[in-house]
Amino acid sequence: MNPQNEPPVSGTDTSRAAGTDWRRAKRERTRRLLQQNAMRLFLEKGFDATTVEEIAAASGVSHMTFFRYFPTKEDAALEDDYDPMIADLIAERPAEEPAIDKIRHALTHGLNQLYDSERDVLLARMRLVYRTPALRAGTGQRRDADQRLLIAALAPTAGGSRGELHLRVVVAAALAAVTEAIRYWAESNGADDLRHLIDEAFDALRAELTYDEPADRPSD
Amino acid sequence: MNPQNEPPVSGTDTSRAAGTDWRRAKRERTRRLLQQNAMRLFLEKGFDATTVEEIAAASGVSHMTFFRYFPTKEDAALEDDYDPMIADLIAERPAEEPAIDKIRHALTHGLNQLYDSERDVLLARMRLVYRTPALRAGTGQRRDADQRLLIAALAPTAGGSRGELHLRVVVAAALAAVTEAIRYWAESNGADDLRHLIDEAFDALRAELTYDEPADRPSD
DNA sequence: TCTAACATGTTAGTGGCTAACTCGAAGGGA
DNA sequence: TCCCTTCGAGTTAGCCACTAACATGTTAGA
Repeated sequence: MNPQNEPPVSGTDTSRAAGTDWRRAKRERTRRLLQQNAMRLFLEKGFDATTVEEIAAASGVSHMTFFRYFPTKEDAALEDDYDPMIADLIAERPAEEPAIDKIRHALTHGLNQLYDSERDVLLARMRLVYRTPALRAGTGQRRDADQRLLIAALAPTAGGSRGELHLRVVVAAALAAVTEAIRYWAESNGADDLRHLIDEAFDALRAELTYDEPADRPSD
Repeated sequence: MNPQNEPPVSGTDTSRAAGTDWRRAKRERTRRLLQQNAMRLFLEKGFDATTVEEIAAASGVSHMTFFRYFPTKEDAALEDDYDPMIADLIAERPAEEPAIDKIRHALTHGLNQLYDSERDVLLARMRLVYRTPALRAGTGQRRDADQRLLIAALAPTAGGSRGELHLRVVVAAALAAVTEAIRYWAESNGADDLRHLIDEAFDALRAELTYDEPADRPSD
């Protein structure tokens, strides 16, 4: 019936996993299929106008199967797999580097590796997110998860001396800078290079806080 | 039937609004009633376990009326009226003060005026928010609104010289600091003074970014 | 071949939220 | 005083995200 469901009759072709976990391979295939169809429909008709039933039907499964792969409809538009990469990149930074620079350089580094291949799809997704209120709300939850991830990655080297609140604030501010850069990028339809905007965002933060106040800011 | 629906028969008692807008007074009364019942039920039974029907019934109206006052169930738990006050306080700061200090001092100032009277209700609300995923998501939208408000309040004095992105980043970072302070406060069940935590959060941000150490920015 | 594990489907809900329509009361002018 | 507009609120019906309970077929391993 469904041509992809056959067990590994010949076994040796593209399956990088032997024996027991061709199931996992199929799961991943189904997951990708659902996500691709979801994104395609979201971009075609808008997020709200697309029902889970449609996504499931386009993927040849029932809507229950969709929810077994994605806890909410939002997740099908928001999930990505960058997180472990970022954690690794943070661990590679020199231990004595300030936390905010660790984050900055790790992100810049990771983005450099992805930019050529994923710029367009990332831009399309972000434009969708920023034009869809329901997805904007979802990004909040993801930011919480990212924050926890970064805190966990930074805690071993930066944790002791400064307090918990300190670390949380720094991570949250760094994420805020990145988020604003991405949003700016999406709103200007990718006109600038995202990496440059992220640099600008972090520079802005530093400039604002190292500005030693007195004087007068000459108004334009 | 409903004792509050009578027209102003005697007119002169508590109604501070004359003539045509006793309707507005009634609207506000209904709104407050709904919000109070909502908060009470949320705290008693949890946000998810409380249905809009229950809130409406407890307030003596139909669920449609609830949605005429609050666009979503989340809004009944999240709405407050601090925003205009913050905008005013920002406008009162000296024009040459850096944006982030404007925000910091305006917030500290405003909080000082509310702290004695509203600390407990604010704490209860925040504890509810941080234990309810659906409400956490809602805070993202509110933060967007707050960010826009602050940008609008700051743009006249800080707008021209630096870029739009700069201002957005600074405001987002400041809101991140405040948010982390509030969350920390709620998680520790109000053990510390919130105003002190907010000061600590802003200090952490400044300390992290004024930490000089040029060193090497490793390229690759 | 028997059985446990597992992916998927079916069905029947709950509940947030919306739309179309109606009702009734307030208010203003004739 | 009567009419007529306005507006808050109710009723009803429905859509859709999401869940729970149960059934079914298929693979994995003994």
